[in-house]
Amino acid sequence: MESGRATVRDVAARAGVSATTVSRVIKGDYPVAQATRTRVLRAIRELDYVLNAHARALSGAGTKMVAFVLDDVTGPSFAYVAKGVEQQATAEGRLCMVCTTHGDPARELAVVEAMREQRADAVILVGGGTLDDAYRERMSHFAHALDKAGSRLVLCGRPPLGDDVPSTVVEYDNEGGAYAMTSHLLSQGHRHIALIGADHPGQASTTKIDRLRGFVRAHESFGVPYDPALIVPAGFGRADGHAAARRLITLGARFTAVFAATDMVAIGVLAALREAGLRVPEDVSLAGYDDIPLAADLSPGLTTVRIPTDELGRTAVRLALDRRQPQHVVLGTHIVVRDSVGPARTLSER
Amino acid sequence: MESGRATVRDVAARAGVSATTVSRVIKGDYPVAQATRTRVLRAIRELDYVLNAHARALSGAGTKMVAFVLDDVTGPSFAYVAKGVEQQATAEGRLCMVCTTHGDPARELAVVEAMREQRADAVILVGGGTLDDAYRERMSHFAHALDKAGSRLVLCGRPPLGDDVPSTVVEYDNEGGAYAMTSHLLSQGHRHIALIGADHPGQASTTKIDRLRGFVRAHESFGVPYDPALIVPAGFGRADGHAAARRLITLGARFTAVFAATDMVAIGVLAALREAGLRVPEDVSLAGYDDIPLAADLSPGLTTVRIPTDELGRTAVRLALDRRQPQHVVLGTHIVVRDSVGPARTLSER
DNA sequence: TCTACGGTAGAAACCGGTAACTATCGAATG
DNA sequence: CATTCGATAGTTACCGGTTTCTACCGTAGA
Repeated sequence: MESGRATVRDVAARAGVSATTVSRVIKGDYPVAQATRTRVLRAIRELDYVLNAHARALSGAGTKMVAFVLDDVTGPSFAYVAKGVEQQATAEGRLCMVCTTHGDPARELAVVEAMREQRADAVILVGGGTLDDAYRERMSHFAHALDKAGSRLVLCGRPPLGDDVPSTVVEYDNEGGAYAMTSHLLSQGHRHIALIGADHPGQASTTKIDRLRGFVRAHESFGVPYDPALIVPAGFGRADGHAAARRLITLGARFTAVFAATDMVAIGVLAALREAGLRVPEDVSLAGYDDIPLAADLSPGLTTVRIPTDELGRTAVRLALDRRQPQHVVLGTHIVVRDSVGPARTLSER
Repeated sequence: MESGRATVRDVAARAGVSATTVSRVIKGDYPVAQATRTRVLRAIRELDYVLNAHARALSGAGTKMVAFVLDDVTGPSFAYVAKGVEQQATAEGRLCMVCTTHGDPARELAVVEAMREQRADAVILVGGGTLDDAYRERMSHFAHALDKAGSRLVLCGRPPLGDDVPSTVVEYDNEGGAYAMTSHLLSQGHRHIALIGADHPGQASTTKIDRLRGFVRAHESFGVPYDPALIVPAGFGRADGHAAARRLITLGARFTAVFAATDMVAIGVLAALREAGLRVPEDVSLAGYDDIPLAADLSPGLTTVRIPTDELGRTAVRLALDRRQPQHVVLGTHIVVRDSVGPARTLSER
C-alpha cells in the first residue's frame, strides 16, 4: 500500500523469492509451489503492486492493443462501428485506442504513424478514404510497415488499396444497398427520383460513387432513364440535404421521390419538403441510407438502407487478429421499409 | 526500408554515431552538429525507423496517454464528451484510450485497473456513477493509487467521491438547468407541470435527483405548489417517456406542460401526446434536457437545456493535466428556447 | 603557452518485465 | 549407493530508449 510504484523486485523481496517467481505467479504458466504462490500474492496485495504494461510489452509479449481511427466520434454510424470494435477487442483481451482525424488525410497519416510507435496489434481505419495517389502510396507504405512488424492495417468500410498491399478489408455493399433501394422506389412506380448527396466533382468519395452506381444500375435494370438534373451533389449532413432539396424545389424540378444519400441528408430533405408544403409520402416519397437510430423515430418512419455497423467493427477486429480468416469480406446491406415511401403519384396530380 | 523493426542502435550504426546521438536528434533537446543530424535523419528515413513508444515510456518519459471510460460509446451525449476529450488530449500531445463498461461497476473497476497498468496520465470516468459503498471505497483506492503514481482520476459529469480523495471533478449544473427550465415554464403561465423521468425509488441516480431538485426549487421560488402526482419516475429512454406520458394521459391527469428529464424521454412524450391528439405547444408545452443534436430537428423544435458536453470533455483533460488549475469545477447549463413551449392555456380550454 | 570553456559525442547504467538457462533438492530407479 | 528425473526457484541477459557522467576538441582568454 505504500508506494504505488512497486516493481516485481519489490514484491519478490517482500515475499522472499526472486523476480522470476513473481512473474511466473502472475502469468501462471509455470509451476510454482502453492505456499510460494500464496506468499507472492499476499506481497502483491500488500504493496498494491500493478504490473507495468510497457515493460511487459517491451520484453516480448505483444501490446494487446487495437487502434481505431475515424473521422469524428460523433458521426451517427461511426459510433456503432466503434462499439463493435470495442466489443470484439475486449472479447479478445485487447485494449482499444481511438483517434480522430476530422477528415484530414495528413492527420490520418500522422495518427497511423503514432500507432506504429505504439506497436498496436491492429490499426483499423474507418470510413471515407481519399483516392489521392500520394496518399494511397503513403498508406500502402504503412500497410507494409505494419505487416513487417507483425501488425495489421484494416480498412473498414473503405475500398482496398491494391492487391499487393498486405491489409485486411471489411466493406459493406454500398452499391447493392443503393441498387435495392432504388429498385424499391422504381417498383413503387416512381419514375422521377432525385438522388441528393451524389458525388461532388473534385473530391471523390468512394461511398458516394458506389451509391450513385447502384442508383444508376437499378434504373438500367428497370429500363428507366434517369434525369441527370435530379442527381444533385451534396455533402452528407443535414444542412446539405436541406439546402439541396430547397434548391431543387425552387428550381421547379419534377420528381416524385427523393433518395437521400444518408439519413442525415434525408432529415434535411424532410424539413425542406415540409417547408414547401409537401407531405411525405403522400406527395413525395423519401428514402435514406444508413438506418441511424433516429430513422425509426422520425415521422413518418424513414425507409432506409441498413448497414451492419457494429458487425463491421467486430469483423474488422476478428479478421485482423486471426489471419487464417479470409482477409477481404463484403458485408451485406438491406433495406428497411418504414413509412416514408409510398406509391408514386403522377406528377400532374401534384 | 528493410526491417520494420529497426532500433536506435541500427540507426546509429548506419549513421556512424552512437545510440545516444540518435536519441538526441529525435528529441531535439540537446545540441547536435548539423552535419551529424543530417546523417542521422537520413539513416532514420532509409531504415524507416519508428520509435518504440513502450521503450520510451519505460525509461522515464511519461506515457502521453489519456484514458476515457464510459458506459456506451453510442450514448447520445457521451459521444460529444468523447469528442471533447479527444480534442483536448490531442491538443496536449496525448493519445486517447477508450473503454466501455456497459454500466457494470465491476467492469469499470477492472478497466481502471488496466489503465493503471498502462500508466495513463489521466483516467477519465464519464457519466452515471454508482452510489454503492463498496464501490466508492474501491474507487477511492484507485484515486489514491493513481495519485501516488503521478496520474489522476477524473470524475466527469458525476459527483465527487469525498473530500480526502485526490481526484479532479468536472460537473455540470444539473439542478440549475432544471431550475431555469422550470422557471421558464412557470413564467409562461404554466401551473400544472408534469416532470417525467424523476427518480425511481431504489436506484438512486444523482442526475435524476438534481434535476428533480431544480424543478422543486423553481416552484418554491415562484410560490407555486407542485402536484406530486405529476412527478413520475421513469427511465431515460424514448420508450420510458412514451409509456409514462401515455399513462398520465390515460389517468386523466391535469397538466399544461411536460418537462421531460431527457430529450430522449421528450421524444417519447411527444409521440404519446400526438397519439392522444394533443398539439405541441398549442395544447401542451414540452421541454427536454440535454439538447441532443436531434432536438433542433424535431417538429416542433424542442425547447431544452443545453449541457456543455464537449466542454465537459475538454475541461476534464485540461484540469487533469495541469494541477495548478482548480480541481473541481461546475460548468453552467442554459436553456435553449425553440418552439415546443408556449404560453399556458387554461385547463378548461382544453 | 597554459587554462578554461562551449560545443559535441560516446559509454554505461537503468527503466521493469520476461525468457532461456542453471541450480538445487528429494524421490525414484537401476 | 550412485544416477536420474521431476518439481521448483534463481541467475542473467535482453527488450529499446533515455539519462547521467565522461571525454574530447578547438579556441578564446589569462
